[in-house]
Amino acid sequence: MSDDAAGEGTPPRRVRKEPDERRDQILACARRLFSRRPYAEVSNTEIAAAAGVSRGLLNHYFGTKRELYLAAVSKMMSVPPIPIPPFVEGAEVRDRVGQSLDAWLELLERNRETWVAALDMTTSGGDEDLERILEEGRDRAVDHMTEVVGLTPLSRDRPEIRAAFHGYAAMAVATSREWLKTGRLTRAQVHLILQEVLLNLLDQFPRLLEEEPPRPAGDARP
Amino acid sequence: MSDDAAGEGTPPRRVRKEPDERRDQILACARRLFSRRPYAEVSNTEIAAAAGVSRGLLNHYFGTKRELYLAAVSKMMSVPPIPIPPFVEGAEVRDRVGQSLDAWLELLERNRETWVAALDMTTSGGDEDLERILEEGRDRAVDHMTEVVGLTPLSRDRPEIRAAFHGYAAMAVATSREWLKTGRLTRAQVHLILQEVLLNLLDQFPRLLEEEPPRPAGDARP
DNA sequence: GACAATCATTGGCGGAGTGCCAGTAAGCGG
DNA sequence: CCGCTTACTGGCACTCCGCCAATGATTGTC
Repeated sequence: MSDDAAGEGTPPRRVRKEPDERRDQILACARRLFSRRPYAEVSNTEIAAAAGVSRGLLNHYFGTKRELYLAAVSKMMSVPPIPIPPFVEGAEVRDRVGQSLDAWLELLERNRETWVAALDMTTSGGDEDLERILEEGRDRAVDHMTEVVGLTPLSRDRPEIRAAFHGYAAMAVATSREWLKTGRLTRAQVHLILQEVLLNLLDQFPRLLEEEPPRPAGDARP
Repeated sequence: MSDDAAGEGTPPRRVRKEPDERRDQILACARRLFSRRPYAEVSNTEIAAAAGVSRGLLNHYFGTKRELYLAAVSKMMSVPPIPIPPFVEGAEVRDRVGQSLDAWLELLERNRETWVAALDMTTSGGDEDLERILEEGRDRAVDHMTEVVGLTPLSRDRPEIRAAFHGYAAMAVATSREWLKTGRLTRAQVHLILQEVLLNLLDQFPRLLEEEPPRPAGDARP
Protein backbone atom coordinates (compact mmCIF):
# COMPACT_ATOMS: atom_id res chain seq x y z
CA MET A 1 0.00 0.00 0.00
CA SER A 2 2.84 2.30 0.69
CA ASP A 3 4.56 3.81 -2.26
CA ASP A 4 8.07 2.54 -1.69
CA ALA A 5 7.38 -1.16 -1.96
CA ALA A 6 4.28 -1.22 -4.11
CA GLY A 7 3.38 -3.72 -6.79
CA GLU A 8 5.52 -2.14 -9.43
CA GLY A 9 8.64 -3.26 -7.62
CA THR A 10 10.70 -0.67 -5.80
CA PRO A 11 9.78 2.54 -7.62
CA PRO A 12 12.78 4.61 -6.59
CA ARG A 13 12.21 8.29 -6.37
CA ARG A 14 15.08 9.02 -8.67
CA VAL A 15 16.05 6.92 -11.64
CA ARG A 16 19.42 7.94 -12.83
CA LYS A 17 20.15 7.36 -16.51
CA GLU A 18 22.93 7.93 -18.96
CA PRO A 19 22.81 11.51 -20.21
CA ASP A 20 22.39 10.51 -23.83
CA GLU A 21 19.54 8.20 -23.03
CA ARG A 22 17.74 10.76 -20.92
CA ARG A 23 18.32 13.40 -23.54
CA ASP A 24 16.79 11.27 -26.26
CA GLN A 25 13.86 10.41 -24.05
CA ILE A 26 13.08 14.05 -23.34
CA LEU A 27 13.54 14.89 -27.00
CA ALA A 28 11.07 12.22 -28.02
CA CYS A 29 8.39 13.58 -25.70
CA ALA A 30 9.03 17.14 -26.82
CA ARG A 31 8.77 16.12 -30.44
CA ARG A 32 5.46 14.42 -29.89
CA LEU A 33 3.95 17.36 -28.03
CA PHE A 34 5.31 20.07 -30.29
CA SER A 35 3.98 18.33 -33.34
CA ARG A 36 0.46 18.35 -31.93
CA ARG A 37 0.16 21.84 -30.51
CA PRO A 38 1.94 25.09 -31.33
CA TYR A 39 5.08 26.11 -29.53
CA ALA A 40 3.54 28.65 -27.19
CA GLU A 41 0.87 26.27 -26.00
CA VAL A 42 3.20 23.51 -24.95
CA SER A 43 4.72 24.16 -21.54
CA ASN A 44 7.98 22.81 -20.27
CA THR A 45 6.07 21.50 -17.29
CA GLU A 46 4.01 19.37 -19.63
CA ILE A 47 7.01 18.01 -21.47
CA ALA A 48 8.73 17.23 -18.21
CA ALA A 49 5.66 15.46 -16.92
CA ALA A 50 5.41 13.41 -20.11
CA ALA A 51 9.01 12.37 -19.70
CA GLY A 52 8.52 11.62 -16.01
CA VAL A 53 11.19 14.09 -15.11
CA SER A 54 11.47 17.35 -13.24
CA ARG A 55 11.09 20.54 -15.15
CA GLY A 56 14.51 21.81 -14.22
CA LEU A 57 16.10 18.92 -16.07
CA LEU A 58 14.94 20.27 -19.42
CA ASN A 59 16.91 23.43 -18.80
CA HIS A 60 19.85 21.34 -17.65
CA TYR A 61 19.98 19.44 -20.90
CA PHE A 62 18.78 21.95 -23.44
CA GLY A 63 19.29 25.30 -21.80
CA THR A 64 16.17 27.05 -22.94
CA LYS A 65 12.77 26.06 -24.21
CA ARG A 66 13.55 27.41 -27.66
CA GLU A 67 16.68 25.30 -27.89
CA LEU A 68 14.71 22.24 -26.94
CA TYR A 69 12.26 23.09 -29.69
CA LEU A 70 15.02 23.57 -32.23
CA ALA A 71 16.57 20.26 -31.22
CA ALA A 72 13.21 18.57 -31.71
CA VAL A 73 12.73 20.06 -35.16
CA SER A 74 16.26 19.24 -36.13
CA LYS A 75 15.72 15.64 -35.14
CA MET A 76 12.54 15.50 -37.18
CA MET A 77 14.25 16.88 -40.24
CA SER A 78 16.74 14.05 -40.31
CA VAL A 79 15.49 11.62 -42.92
CA PRO A 80 17.00 8.25 -43.71
CA PRO A 81 18.95 8.71 -46.94
CA ILE A 82 17.30 7.49 -50.10
CA PRO A 83 19.68 5.49 -52.26
CA ILE A 84 20.67 7.11 -55.51
CA PRO A 85 19.99 4.86 -58.48
CA PRO A 86 23.30 3.72 -59.99
CA PHE A 87 24.19 5.01 -63.42
CA VAL A 88 23.63 2.28 -65.93
CA GLU A 89 24.35 2.44 -69.61
CA GLY A 90 21.34 3.18 -71.70
CA ALA A 91 19.06 4.16 -68.83
CA GLU A 92 17.11 7.29 -69.44
CA VAL A 93 17.01 10.21 -67.05
CA ARG A 94 13.30 9.62 -66.98
CA ASP A 95 13.84 6.21 -65.45
CA ARG A 96 16.23 7.49 -62.84
CA VAL A 97 13.76 10.20 -61.86
CA GLY A 98 10.95 7.71 -61.75
CA GLN A 99 12.87 5.32 -59.51
CA SER A 100 13.95 8.03 -57.16
CA LEU A 101 10.46 9.41 -56.87
CA ASP A 102 9.19 5.95 -56.10
CA ALA A 103 11.68 5.60 -53.30
CA TRP A 104 10.71 9.01 -51.93
CA LEU A 105 7.00 8.32 -52.03
CA GLU A 106 7.54 4.90 -50.54
CA LEU A 107 9.40 6.45 -47.63
CA LEU A 108 6.62 8.94 -47.06
CA GLU A 109 3.97 6.28 -47.15
CA ARG A 110 5.78 4.20 -44.58
CA ASN A 111 6.14 7.13 -42.19
CA ARG A 112 2.89 8.89 -42.86
CA GLU A 113 2.20 10.24 -39.42
CA THR A 114 5.76 11.16 -38.63
CA TRP A 115 6.10 13.01 -41.87
CA VAL A 116 2.82 14.88 -41.69
CA ALA A 117 3.58 15.87 -38.11
CA ALA A 118 7.02 17.05 -39.09
CA LEU A 119 5.50 19.00 -41.95
CA ASP A 120 3.16 20.74 -39.56
CA MET A 121 5.79 21.83 -37.13
CA THR A 122 8.37 22.37 -39.81
CA THR A 123 7.75 25.98 -40.35
CA SER A 124 9.64 28.97 -39.21
CA GLY A 125 7.73 31.99 -38.03
CA GLY A 126 10.28 34.69 -38.22
CA ASP A 127 12.76 32.53 -36.41
CA GLU A 128 16.16 32.76 -38.05
CA ASP A 129 17.69 29.81 -36.28
CA LEU A 130 14.79 27.61 -37.21
CA GLU A 131 14.87 28.91 -40.75
CA ARG A 132 18.52 27.94 -40.97
CA ILE A 133 17.78 24.42 -39.83
CA LEU A 134 15.03 24.07 -42.41
CA GLU A 135 17.23 25.53 -45.12
CA GLU A 136 19.91 22.97 -44.36
CA GLY A 137 17.37 20.21 -44.73
CA ARG A 138 16.18 21.59 -48.04
CA ASP A 139 19.75 21.92 -49.19
CA ARG A 140 20.37 18.29 -48.52
CA ALA A 141 17.27 17.45 -50.51
CA VAL A 142 18.56 19.52 -53.41
CA ASP A 143 21.92 17.78 -53.21
CA HIS A 144 20.10 14.53 -53.54
CA MET A 145 18.12 15.66 -56.52
CA THR A 146 21.07 17.01 -58.44
CA GLU A 147 22.79 13.71 -57.78
CA VAL A 148 19.86 11.77 -59.18
CA VAL A 149 19.71 13.72 -62.40
CA GLY A 150 23.49 13.89 -62.67
CA LEU A 151 23.81 17.66 -62.49
CA THR A 152 25.81 17.96 -59.30
CA PRO A 153 28.91 19.40 -61.00
CA LEU A 154 26.91 22.01 -62.86
CA SER A 155 24.96 22.97 -59.75
CA ARG A 156 28.21 23.87 -58.05
CA ASP A 157 28.94 26.60 -60.53
CA ARG A 158 25.44 27.87 -61.16
CA PRO A 159 23.40 28.77 -58.13
CA GLU A 160 20.37 29.19 -60.38
CA ILE A 161 20.26 25.44 -60.74
CA ARG A 162 20.16 24.92 -57.02
CA ALA A 163 17.56 27.65 -56.70
CA ALA A 164 15.37 26.01 -59.31
CA PHE A 165 15.60 22.72 -57.45
CA HIS A 166 14.61 24.47 -54.28
CA GLY A 167 11.48 25.63 -56.01
CA TYR A 168 10.80 22.15 -57.27
CA ALA A 169 11.35 20.74 -53.78
CA ALA A 170 8.69 23.03 -52.43
CA MET A 171 6.29 21.72 -55.04
CA ALA A 172 7.25 18.16 -54.15
CA VAL A 173 6.48 18.78 -50.51
CA ALA A 174 3.19 20.54 -51.19
CA THR A 175 2.07 17.90 -53.66
CA SER A 176 2.93 15.08 -51.30
CA ARG A 177 0.96 16.89 -48.67
CA GLU A 178 -2.06 16.86 -50.93
CA TRP A 179 -1.70 13.15 -51.12
CA LEU A 180 -1.02 12.25 -47.50
CA LYS A 181 -2.91 14.88 -45.58
CA THR A 182 -5.89 16.00 -47.60
CA GLY A 183 -6.17 12.96 -49.83
CA ARG A 184 -6.96 15.01 -52.91
CA LEU A 185 -4.29 13.26 -54.91
CA THR A 186 -3.33 9.64 -55.21
CA ARG A 187 0.19 8.44 -55.01
CA ALA A 188 0.18 7.70 -58.70
CA GLN A 189 -0.93 11.22 -59.46
CA VAL A 190 1.77 12.69 -57.29
CA HIS A 191 4.29 10.56 -59.05
CA LEU A 192 3.07 11.63 -62.44
CA ILE A 193 3.10 15.31 -61.62
CA LEU A 194 6.47 15.37 -59.96
CA GLN A 195 8.12 13.30 -62.63
CA GLU A 196 6.86 15.28 -65.57
CA VAL A 197 7.46 18.62 -63.96
CA LEU A 198 11.00 17.70 -63.05
CA LEU A 199 11.77 16.48 -66.54
CA ASN A 200 10.29 19.62 -67.97
CA LEU A 201 12.33 21.68 -65.56
CA LEU A 202 15.48 19.94 -66.72
CA ASP A 203 14.59 20.83 -70.29
CA GLN A 204 14.39 24.47 -69.30
CA PHE A 205 17.89 24.57 -67.84
CA PRO A 206 19.65 25.55 -71.07
CA ARG A 207 17.36 28.54 -71.54
CA LEU A 208 17.62 29.29 -67.84
CA LEU A 209 21.39 29.51 -68.06
CA GLU A 210 21.24 31.75 -71.10
CA GLU A 211 19.69 34.44 -68.97
CA GLU A 212 22.02 36.90 -67.37
CA PRO A 213 23.36 35.31 -64.22
CA PRO A 214 21.97 36.55 -60.93
CA ARG A 215 23.84 39.05 -58.81
CA PRO A 216 27.22 37.74 -57.63
CA ALA A 217 26.24 37.00 -54.04
CA GLY A 218 23.28 37.34 -51.75
CA ASP A 219 22.69 41.07 -51.82
CA ALA A 220 19.06 41.04 -52.60
CA ARG A 221 18.55 44.72 -51.88
CA PRO A 222 20.80 47.00 -53.88
CA MET B 1 8.07 74.09 -20.42
CA SER B 2 5.08 72.47 -18.90
CA ASP B 3 4.01 69.26 -20.49
CA ASP B 4 0.64 70.27 -21.74
CA ALA B 5 1.83 72.96 -24.11
CA ALA B 6 5.32 71.71 -24.99
CA GLY B 7 7.04 71.92 -28.37
CA GLU B 8 5.48 68.81 -29.74
CA GLY B 9 2.12 70.42 -29.55
CA THR B 10 -0.16 69.42 -26.70
CA PRO B 11 0.80 65.86 -25.94
CA PRO B 12 -2.33 64.90 -24.07
CA ARG B 13 -2.07 61.91 -21.82
CA ARG B 14 -4.81 60.12 -23.59
CA VAL B 15 -5.51 60.32 -27.27
CA ARG B 16 -8.85 58.88 -28.09
CA LYS B 17 -9.27 57.51 -31.60
CA GLU B 18 -11.88 55.81 -33.64
CA PRO B 19 -11.89 52.09 -32.88
CA ASP B 20 -11.14 51.10 -36.45
CA GLU B 21 -8.25 53.47 -36.67
CA ARG B 22 -6.76 52.34 -33.39
CA ARG B 23 -7.28 48.74 -34.37
CA ASP B 24 -5.44 49.18 -37.63
CA GLN B 25 -2.63 51.01 -35.92
CA ILE B 26 -2.10 48.25 -33.39
CA LEU B 27 -2.35 45.67 -36.13
CA ALA B 28 0.33 47.44 -38.14
CA CYS B 29 2.75 47.45 -35.22
CA ALA B 30 2.03 43.83 -34.43
CA ARG B 31 2.60 42.89 -38.03
CA ARG B 32 5.95 44.61 -38.11
CA LEU B 33 7.16 43.04 -34.89
CA PHE B 34 5.85 39.55 -35.57
CA SER B 35 7.50 39.50 -38.96
CA ARG B 36 10.89 40.21 -37.40
CA ARG B 37 10.93 37.93 -34.40
CA PRO B 38 9.08 34.71 -33.61
CA TYR B 39 5.77 34.73 -31.85
CA ALA B 40 6.99 33.75 -28.40
CA GLU B 41 9.67 36.41 -28.33
CA VAL B 42 7.38 39.32 -29.07
CA SER B 43 5.56 40.46 -25.95
CA ASN B 44 2.27 42.27 -25.86
CA THR B 45 4.01 44.90 -23.78
CA GLU B 46 6.35 45.55 -26.67
CA ILE B 47 3.59 45.80 -29.22
CA ALA B 48 1.66 48.14 -26.98
CA ALA B 49 4.74 50.30 -26.50
CA ALA B 50 5.34 50.43 -30.25
CA ALA B 51 1.79 51.56 -30.75
CA GLY B 52 2.04 54.06 -27.92
CA VAL B 53 -0.81 52.40 -26.14
CA SER B 54 -1.40 50.56 -22.93
CA ARG B 55 -1.08 46.85 -22.91
CA GLY B 56 -4.61 46.24 -21.80
CA LEU B 57 -5.91 47.78 -24.98
CA LEU B 58 -4.57 44.92 -27.05
CA ASN B 59 -6.76 42.54 -25.11
CA HIS B 60 -9.65 44.92 -25.45
CA TYR B 61 -9.43 44.90 -29.22
CA PHE B 62 -8.17 41.45 -30.01
CA GLY B 63 -8.97 39.41 -26.96
CA THR B 64 -5.87 37.30 -26.75
CA LYS B 65 -2.33 37.48 -28.01
CA ARG B 66 -2.90 34.59 -30.34
CA GLU B 67 -5.89 36.29 -31.90
CA LEU B 68 -3.87 39.39 -32.46
CA TYR B 69 -1.25 37.26 -34.14
CA LEU B 70 -3.81 35.54 -36.33
CA ALA B 71 -5.26 38.90 -37.28
CA ALA B 72 -1.82 40.12 -38.26
CA VAL B 73 -1.14 37.10 -40.41
CA SER B 74 -4.55 37.32 -41.96
CA LYS B 75 -3.95 40.92 -42.88
CA MET B 76 -0.62 40.04 -44.42
CA MET B 77 -2.15 37.32 -46.50
CA SER B 78 -4.55 39.70 -48.13
CA VAL B 79 -3.11 40.58 -51.51
CA PRO B 80 -4.48 43.19 -53.88
CA PRO B 81 -6.24 41.23 -56.60
CA ILE B 82 -4.34 40.76 -59.81
CA PRO B 83 -6.53 41.39 -62.84
CA ILE B 84 -7.29 38.37 -64.90
CA PRO B 85 -6.37 38.87 -68.55
CA PRO B 86 -9.55 39.07 -70.65
CA PHE B 87 -10.20 36.25 -73.04
CA VAL B 88 -9.41 37.40 -76.53
CA GLU B 89 -9.89 35.41 -79.65
CA GLY B 90 -6.75 33.76 -80.89
CA ALA B 91 -4.69 34.40 -77.78
CA GLU B 92 -2.74 31.40 -76.62
CA VAL B 93 -2.89 30.08 -73.09
CA ARG B 94 0.83 30.70 -73.06
CA ASP B 95 0.24 34.42 -73.47
CA ARG B 96 -2.33 34.54 -70.74
CA VAL B 97 -0.02 32.72 -68.36
CA GLY B 98 2.82 34.99 -69.31
CA GLN B 99 0.81 38.14 -68.66
CA SER B 100 -0.49 36.92 -65.37
CA LEU B 101 2.94 35.90 -64.21
CA ASP B 102 4.22 39.34 -65.14
CA ALA B 103 1.55 40.98 -63.05
CA TRP B 104 2.34 38.70 -60.13
CA LEU B 105 6.06 39.31 -60.29
CA GLU B 106 5.47 43.02 -60.69
CA LEU B 107 3.39 43.04 -57.55
CA LEU B 108 6.07 41.21 -55.63
CA GLU B 109 8.77 43.55 -56.83
CA ARG B 110 6.83 46.58 -55.70
CA ASN B 111 6.23 45.15 -52.24
CA ARG B 112 9.51 43.36 -51.75
CA GLU B 113 9.91 43.87 -48.04
CA THR B 114 6.29 43.38 -47.16
CA TRP B 115 6.14 40.17 -49.08
CA VAL B 116 9.36 38.69 -47.80
CA ALA B 117 8.34 39.56 -44.26
CA ALA B 118 4.96 37.97 -44.79
CA LEU B 119 6.66 34.91 -46.21
CA ASP B 120 8.77 34.62 -43.07
CA MET B 121 5.92 34.79 -40.67
CA THR B 122 3.55 32.92 -42.93
CA THR B 123 4.11 29.54 -41.53
CA SER B 124 2.03 27.52 -39.18
CA GLY B 125 3.78 25.52 -36.51
CA GLY B 126 1.21 23.03 -35.52
CA ASP B 127 -1.38 25.75 -35.21
CA GLU B 128 -4.64 24.64 -36.76
CA ASP B 129 -6.26 28.06 -36.84
CA LEU B 130 -3.24 29.56 -38.49
CA GLU B 131 -3.08 26.68 -40.90
CA ARG B 132 -6.67 27.34 -41.88
CA ILE B 133 -5.94 30.98 -42.59
CA LEU B 134 -2.98 30.07 -44.75
CA GLU B 135 -5.01 27.45 -46.54
CA GLU B 136 -7.67 30.00 -47.36
CA GLY B 137 -5.06 32.29 -48.84
CA ARG B 138 -3.65 29.50 -50.94
CA ASP B 139 -7.14 28.58 -52.04
CA ARG B 140 -7.73 32.08 -53.29
CA ALA B 141 -4.47 31.88 -55.19
CA VAL B 142 -5.57 28.64 -56.77
CA ASP B 143 -8.91 30.20 -57.72
CA HIS B 144 -7.01 32.91 -59.46
CA MET B 145 -4.83 30.48 -61.36
CA THR B 146 -7.66 28.31 -62.55
CA GLU B 147 -9.36 31.45 -63.75
CA VAL B 148 -6.30 32.51 -65.70
CA VAL B 149 -5.96 29.23 -67.50
CA GLY B 150 -9.70 28.88 -67.92
CA LEU B 151 -10.10 25.69 -65.92
CA THR B 152 -12.34 26.96 -63.15
CA PRO B 153 -15.35 24.82 -64.11
CA LEU B 154 -13.26 21.68 -64.32
CA SER B 155 -11.54 22.41 -61.02
CA ARG B 156 -14.90 22.42 -59.30
CA ASP B 157 -15.54 18.81 -60.17
CA ARG B 158 -12.06 17.46 -59.85
CA PRO B 159 -10.23 18.19 -56.65
CA GLU B 160 -7.06 16.78 -58.16
CA ILE B 161 -6.85 19.84 -60.32
CA ARG B 162 -6.99 22.14 -57.34
CA ALA B 163 -4.47 20.00 -55.53
CA ALA B 164 -2.08 20.15 -58.44
CA PHE B 165 -2.38 23.92 -58.48
CA HIS B 166 -1.66 23.97 -54.79
CA GLY B 167 1.57 22.17 -55.50
CA TYR B 168 2.39 24.59 -58.25
CA ALA B 169 1.63 27.54 -55.97
CA ALA B 170 4.14 26.25 -53.46
CA MET B 171 6.72 26.16 -56.21
CA ALA B 172 5.80 29.67 -57.26
CA VAL B 173 6.29 30.95 -53.74
CA ALA B 174 9.58 29.15 -53.23
CA THR B 175 10.93 30.24 -56.59
CA SER B 176 9.95 33.86 -56.01
CA ARG B 177 11.69 33.61 -52.69
CA GLU B 178 14.88 32.59 -54.44
CA TRP B 179 14.59 35.72 -56.46
CA LEU B 180 13.67 38.27 -53.81
CA LYS B 181 15.35 36.95 -50.72
CA THR B 182 18.45 35.07 -51.70
CA GLY B 183 18.95 36.61 -55.12
CA ARG B 184 19.93 33.34 -56.71
CA LEU B 185 17.44 33.80 -59.49
CA THR B 186 16.57 36.79 -61.61
CA ARG B 187 13.08 37.86 -62.30
CA ALA B 188 13.38 36.70 -65.87
CA GLN B 189 14.47 33.28 -64.72
CA VAL B 190 11.60 33.00 -62.28
CA HIS B 191 9.23 33.94 -65.05
CA LEU B 192 10.69 31.37 -67.38
CA ILE B 193 10.53 28.57 -64.85
CA LEU B 194 7.04 29.26 -63.62
CA GLN B 195 5.62 29.71 -67.08
CA GLU B 196 7.05 26.58 -68.56
CA VAL B 197 6.28 24.44 -65.55
CA LEU B 198 2.70 25.61 -65.48
CA LEU B 199 2.19 24.95 -69.17
CA ASN B 200 3.71 21.54 -68.74
CA LEU B 201 1.47 20.91 -65.78
CA LEU B 202 -1.55 21.77 -67.88
CA ASP B 203 -0.42 19.25 -70.46
CA GLN B 204 -0.36 16.60 -67.77
CA PHE B 205 -3.94 17.15 -66.71
CA PRO B 206 -5.51 14.68 -69.14
CA ARG B 207 -3.23 11.91 -67.90
CA LEU B 208 -3.78 13.08 -64.34
CA LEU B 209 -7.53 12.71 -64.70
CA GLU B 210 -7.20 9.25 -66.22
CA GLU B 211 -5.84 7.99 -62.94
CA GLU B 212 -8.32 6.61 -60.51
CA PRO B 213 -9.89 9.53 -58.65
CA PRO B 214 -8.76 10.12 -55.08
CA ARG B 215 -10.84 8.98 -52.14
CA PRO B 216 -14.27 10.64 -52.04
CA ALA B 217 -13.58 13.14 -49.25
CA GLY B 218 -10.87 14.02 -46.83
CA ASP B 219 -10.37 10.75 -45.03
CA ALA B 220 -6.66 10.44 -45.42
CA ARG B 221 -6.39 7.62 -42.92
CA PRO B 222 -8.70 4.74 -43.74
C1' DG C 1 -21.70 77.02 -22.49
C1' DA C 2 -22.52 73.61 -18.74
C1' DC C 3 -23.89 68.97 -17.86
C1' DA C 4 -24.46 64.11 -18.43
C1' DA C 5 -23.95 59.91 -20.96
C1' DT C 6 -20.86 57.04 -23.58
C1' DC C 7 -17.09 54.43 -24.34
C1' DA C 8 -12.11 54.30 -25.57
C1' DT C 9 -8.34 53.78 -22.53
C1' DT C 10 -5.53 52.90 -18.48
C1' DG C 11 -3.27 50.72 -14.37
C1' DG C 12 -2.92 47.07 -11.52
C1' DC C 13 -4.13 42.31 -9.70
C1' DG C 14 -3.90 37.17 -9.87
C1' DG C 15 -2.24 33.26 -12.22
C1' DA C 16 1.04 30.82 -15.11
C1' DG C 17 5.37 29.87 -17.21
C1' DT C 18 10.44 30.28 -17.61
C1' DG C 19 15.40 30.41 -16.22
C1' DC C 20 18.43 29.53 -12.69
C1' DC C 21 20.84 27.89 -8.68
C1' DA C 22 21.73 25.63 -4.38
C1' DG C 23 20.88 21.36 -2.48
C1' DT C 24 20.19 16.08 -2.73
C1' DA C 25 21.07 11.45 -3.63
C1' DA C 26 22.40 7.65 -6.96
C1' DG C 27 26.20 5.25 -8.73
C1' DC C 28 31.34 4.26 -8.62
C1' DG C 29 36.23 3.87 -7.16
C1' DG C 30 39.25 3.19 -3.36
C1' DC D 1 32.54 1.37 4.28
C1' DC D 2 33.68 6.09 2.79
C1' DG D 3 33.95 9.91 -0.25
C1' DC D 4 33.66 11.78 -4.89
C1' DT D 5 31.29 12.77 -9.08
C1' DT D 6 27.23 14.28 -11.21
C1' DA D 7 22.40 13.35 -12.62
C1' DC D 8 18.53 15.20 -10.69
C1' DT D 9 15.11 17.95 -7.88
C1' DG D 10 12.68 21.85 -5.55
C1' DG D 11 11.88 26.37 -5.10
C1' DC D 12 12.94 31.43 -5.82
C1' DA D 13 12.80 35.64 -8.74
C1' DC D 14 11.28 37.40 -12.81
C1' DT D 15 8.38 38.18 -16.91
C1' DC D 16 4.24 37.86 -19.28
C1' DC D 17 -0.66 37.22 -20.05
C1' DG D 18 -5.82 37.85 -19.33
C1' DC D 19 -9.04 40.45 -16.89
C1' DC D 20 -11.62 44.21 -14.62
C1' DA D 21 -12.76 48.30 -12.20
C1' DA D 22 -11.63 53.04 -12.56
C1' DT D 23 -10.77 57.14 -15.56
C1' DG D 24 -11.20 60.73 -18.61
C1' DA D 25 -11.77 62.31 -23.52
C1' DT D 26 -15.60 63.05 -26.60
C1' DT D 27 -20.25 63.80 -28.01
C1' DG D 28 -25.04 64.99 -27.75
C1' DT D 29 -28.56 67.76 -25.23
C1' DC D 30 -30.77 71.54 -22.89
